[in-house]
Amino acid sequence: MSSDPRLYPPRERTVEPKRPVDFAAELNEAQHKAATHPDGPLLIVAGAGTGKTRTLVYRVAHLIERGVPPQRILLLTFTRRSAQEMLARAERLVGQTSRGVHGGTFHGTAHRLLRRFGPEVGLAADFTILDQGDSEDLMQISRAALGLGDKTKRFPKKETLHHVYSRHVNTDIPVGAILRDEYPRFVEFEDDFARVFADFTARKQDRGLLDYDDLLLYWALMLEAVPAVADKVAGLYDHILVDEYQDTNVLQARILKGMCRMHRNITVVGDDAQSIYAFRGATIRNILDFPREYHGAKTVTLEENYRSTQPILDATNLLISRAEERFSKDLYSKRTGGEKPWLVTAQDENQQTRFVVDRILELHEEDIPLREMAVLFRAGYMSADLEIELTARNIPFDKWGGIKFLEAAHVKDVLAFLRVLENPRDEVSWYRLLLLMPGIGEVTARNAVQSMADLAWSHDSFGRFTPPPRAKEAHGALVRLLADLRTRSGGDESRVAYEIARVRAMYDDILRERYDRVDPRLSDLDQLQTIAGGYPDRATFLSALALEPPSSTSDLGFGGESEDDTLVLSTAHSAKGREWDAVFLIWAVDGWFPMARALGSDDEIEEERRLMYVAMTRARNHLAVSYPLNVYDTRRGADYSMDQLSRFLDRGVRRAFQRVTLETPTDAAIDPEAPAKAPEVDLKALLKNRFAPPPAP
DNA sequence: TTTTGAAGTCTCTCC
DNA sequence: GACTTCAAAA
Repeated sequence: MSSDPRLYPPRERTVEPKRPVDFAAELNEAQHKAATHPDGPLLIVAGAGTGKTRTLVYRVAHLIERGVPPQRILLLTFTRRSAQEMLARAERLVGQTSRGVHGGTFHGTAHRLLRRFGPEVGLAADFTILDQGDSEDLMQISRAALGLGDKTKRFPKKETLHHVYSRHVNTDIPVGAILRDEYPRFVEFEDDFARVFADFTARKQDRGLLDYDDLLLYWALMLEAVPAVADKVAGLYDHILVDEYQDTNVLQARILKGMCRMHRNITVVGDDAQSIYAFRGATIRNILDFPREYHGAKTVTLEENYRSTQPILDATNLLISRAEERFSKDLYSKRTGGEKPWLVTAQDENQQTRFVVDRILELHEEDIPLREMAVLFRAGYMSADLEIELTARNIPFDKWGGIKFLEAAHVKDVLAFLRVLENPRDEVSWYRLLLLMPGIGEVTARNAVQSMADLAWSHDSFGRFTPPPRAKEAHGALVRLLADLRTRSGGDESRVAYEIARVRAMYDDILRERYDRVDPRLSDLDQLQTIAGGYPDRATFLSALALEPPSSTSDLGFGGESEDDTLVLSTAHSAKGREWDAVFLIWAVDGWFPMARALGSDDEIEEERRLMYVAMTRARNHLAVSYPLNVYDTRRGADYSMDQLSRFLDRGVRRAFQRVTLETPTDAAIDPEAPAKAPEVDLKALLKNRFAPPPAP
């Protein structure tokens, strides 16, 4: 390992030089130590709000100032959003040079490297990416091909198969052990699991398909199995920085090991108290064992919190103090003012909603912009009532996390057309596509796919398939459409948008036939077309959709003029790494947060606790946690039931809160016989909206 | 073999 | 309440 800064020639200052960064003055002592750490492994243990991002940004700046060429720095983050944000901040420090820094998610980076080096390790050049749903569908195809489809009713369904497979790949835990641990009832099928997985794997290779796990897996394999390629890939970067290290898994740790084989210049930042992705294989061990894994690693701990007021920290410190095994940190703040966070008891969901909206407007009156406020919850569907109310009261909001859009059947349908054009061996998409066609069912679809495979997926192989009479028309139309799109160029603006338009000429009728709620679905497709217009070509578009799904409803680009001042609604997971002046955490009900299905093991409960910790530590000045006492629960026979406050807010933790109990609900809410309350109408809003475009769905 | 309608199944987090 | 699976009809 070399720590000689002269390794790199002095940087050419082609860009207007910024002021030299005064690292000592702009960072506290611990941050400074981390940012200016010389070469070699570095672990930054950074509590919530301690300036983790800031430190990482300054470290990037420092490396560049030291003369490391920006393009030889790799910054791995958890979301695309945080990569962009960090690079933008780095640019403000050291100027445009920082644009050369490579930043992105593990999966995004893997994709980029595999497009470049994949062929050298035997990967198809035109590979396409399967999202989770696609992988599950392919798993189903494998299962059926092995005759495990219907013979045994008890055989696990495709989601379970995929989950086990994915866990195995990401954690290196043997399949048998996973089954014993998570699915004891399926232990007897261990051999069948292995057979399905073998077929699944072979099928993907054959068809040029990569799922999310494969992206990481092939990256690791390039580094571990093919020395010549490994040298090239690892040789691309001299410094690797990893954000949110607590949420990486064993496979990602292997990748990092391989990427650092020549220099060991690795910086990882994380907070074990915020580890919330065990469900997808992340292990807290990566961060706990980092000092052992990388001998001589320097550890820096950031403990001063700059985000939250002390009363909020008191509450969150108490909350997390109940957790086991962690790097001990005591977060403190010099922001001693501020009031205790609120713990709000609402009588029912509706009252909780009204409280949140009223309080938001109140804070807004106090000059807190909407974009400085967020409402957080455990799962996407929990904001439904709130969304209705916000829409009714004309408060603009963005919802993060619920990536329903790309998972919607009709969107996947349209994409399937594009995907078979892109990769004619994409069995999953062919299958989906064929089943859409009138007169073609499972058997015909399987035959068609088989016959195409027999003809080595040549372009005319679908045309040469002889369909049964009733499917003749649909077959012919599809053959013509695909052939046409393959050969002819057309469309003025975007090629992809044009292709979607052509596909829709055929598909929209099918949609009307097969689905209800046609209008919103059609407008989804309009949006898809708009998004497509922004991409240069089909391959880029499809990969981007899989790797960087639009993360909020506003990213979908409807309407045009997006509101500047917009409230954020977000799942606790998607809120990670962000902060707001005021944060509302709703549905702090046991069984909702923690979710009932996460109560299976202590580990899962602990993860839920950390998740709540993440949610509450997003707040700078105002924090309100609310829960409704009575929940209208359809599962328990359409009746109101009394609910309990989340177990994480025990007696001790509650002492850090001030209690707010809302008055009893209106009679209408209790008595079904009572006449419905007249809807509250916001005349001003109505007038304002009179000529405005219709609100987003 | 495909289609259709009805019963049945779960509900999450995300690249 | 939305989507899948199952059984019966075309």
